Amino acid sequence: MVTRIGPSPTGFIHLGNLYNAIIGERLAHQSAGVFFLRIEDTDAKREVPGAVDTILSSMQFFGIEFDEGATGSGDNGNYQPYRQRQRKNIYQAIAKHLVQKGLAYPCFCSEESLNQMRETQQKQKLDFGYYGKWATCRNLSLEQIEAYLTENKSFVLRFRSAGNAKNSETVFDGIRGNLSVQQNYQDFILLKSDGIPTYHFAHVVDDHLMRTTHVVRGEEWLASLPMHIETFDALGWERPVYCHTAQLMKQDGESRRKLSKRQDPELALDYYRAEGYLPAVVWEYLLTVLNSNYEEWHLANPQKDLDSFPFSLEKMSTSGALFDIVKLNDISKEILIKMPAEQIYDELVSWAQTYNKPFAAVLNANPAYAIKAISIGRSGDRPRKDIYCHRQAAEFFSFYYDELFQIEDELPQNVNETTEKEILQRYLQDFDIKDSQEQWFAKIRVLTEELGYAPQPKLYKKNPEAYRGSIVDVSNTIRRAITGRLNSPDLWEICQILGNERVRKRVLLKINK
RNA sequence: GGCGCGUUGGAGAAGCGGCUUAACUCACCAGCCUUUCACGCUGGCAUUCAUGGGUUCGAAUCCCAUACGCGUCACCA
Repeated sequence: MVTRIGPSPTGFIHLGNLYNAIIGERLAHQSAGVFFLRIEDTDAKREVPGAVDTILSSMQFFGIEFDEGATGSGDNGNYQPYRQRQRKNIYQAIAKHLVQKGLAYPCFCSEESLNQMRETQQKQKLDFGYYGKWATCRNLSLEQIEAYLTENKSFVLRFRSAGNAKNSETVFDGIRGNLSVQQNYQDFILLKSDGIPTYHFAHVVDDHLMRTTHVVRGEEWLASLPMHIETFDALGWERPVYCHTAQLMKQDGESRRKLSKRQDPELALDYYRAEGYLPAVVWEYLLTVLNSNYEEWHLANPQKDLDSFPFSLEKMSTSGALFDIVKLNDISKEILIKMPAEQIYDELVSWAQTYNKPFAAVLNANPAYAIKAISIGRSGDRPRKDIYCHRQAAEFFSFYYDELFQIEDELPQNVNETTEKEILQRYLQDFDIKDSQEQWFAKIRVLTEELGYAPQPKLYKKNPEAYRGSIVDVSNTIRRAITGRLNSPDLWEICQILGNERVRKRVLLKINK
């Protein structure tokens, strides 16, 4: 199979781009085919400088590898160039051929007259567009055309459609199966007045010339499919297999809608880089959405690489999936927990260097300390799955550093500020950094009972009247004083890492507050 | 408004006419484990597949209609 992606260099590259890229990449490379990158820059107005680099670096970041196409240093492959504006002559040559065959004609209609036409059509509840009697330039005589041309009037080149709205045909879609498609009857634009093709024409020409076998694109293109197939047929070219993917959606109150650039930061691929998600996480999440049997396969083959999963078009859903960041986070936790602490440290540092400088500084100041801190609770059969992205990890590990430490959570249920002081005073009094974990905890248990708290949560649950609270409240009060939170890895280990002085300082701080 | 696509639990979904008392994963809830929070384990979570008809001995699965959602109708892609 030969597949491709054709992003526009608008500076914004999103999840949908990656989504389709993964499909194309899998399809091509699973079949020992070719996957290439074409830059669809036919709309110069929307082009943003440096956007091609953004596309390249995003795709590279997510491990999408192209066999041919645009690269940072020119184009690479058999069907160059891969940037549409540079292919102007090719489109024009094909267009000329269509004109000669009577399948295309120049149209001199002005923007105003087209707008007027649309208004009338709307009023009369007719189909919009340039067709039938509305296609006023369709039957211009050669003399008229010549006259306009000598006047230097600007024009576009339109396709002369032979289709009829009443006819429809069945087209096979790689994802959706047989589709019933209404025939195209619109004389749509092939070449814009600047001589650059529209998407519709560029797609047909390029994908034919570049030997694309499978066109993977979003379902928003379904509506223009009739134009594309009519163009392929008119040119006598073989149609590719179209694969129209479903859109990623987002729950918005009662209804769901397409992910939107303005409202949903998670649409942008940059978001995942900035948040510090590993590329493999996004890949894997997208794969679960694309082929939901991936999860089962992964469970059955935990040691196998993503690439050996047999991806299939037939397994793809035709309805738009809701984007689920919670699920993505879960996948991320699973991946991160399998990673050695040293590697997490490296990833964290390289992320923090651009996205969280203060954290990078603190990390770099003492790598051994950071790795020890990261390591707590990660070993053994039942490791903690605390972190899912670098941004969150930076927050999670912040209490190990005095310059970042702060109290975040409220006091536990059965503790007020007075009892907090009581607990902490007793804790500090008994605290000895040299205590073993057992000794350390035995002291907490004694303290708990002396202050009228239940030494076991069960006891308190059974008889809440008899106690002020349970050991849960006591240990969480201590935990909060030292880590700022009610949820942390093992407290004793944390104390060992922080050291006697800092533990005492933090506890004292709460006592004297 | 025309045309097209879609509709299985809170989410992703499996299912493709009898093996389904609708799989699996996430979420949620409960219990257990645990000094705590987590992690882990066990169990619960759709008598029902948008609704209404029909075909059939038998339907989530096939057909028709309705409803709802989404997309599209640019010299944007």
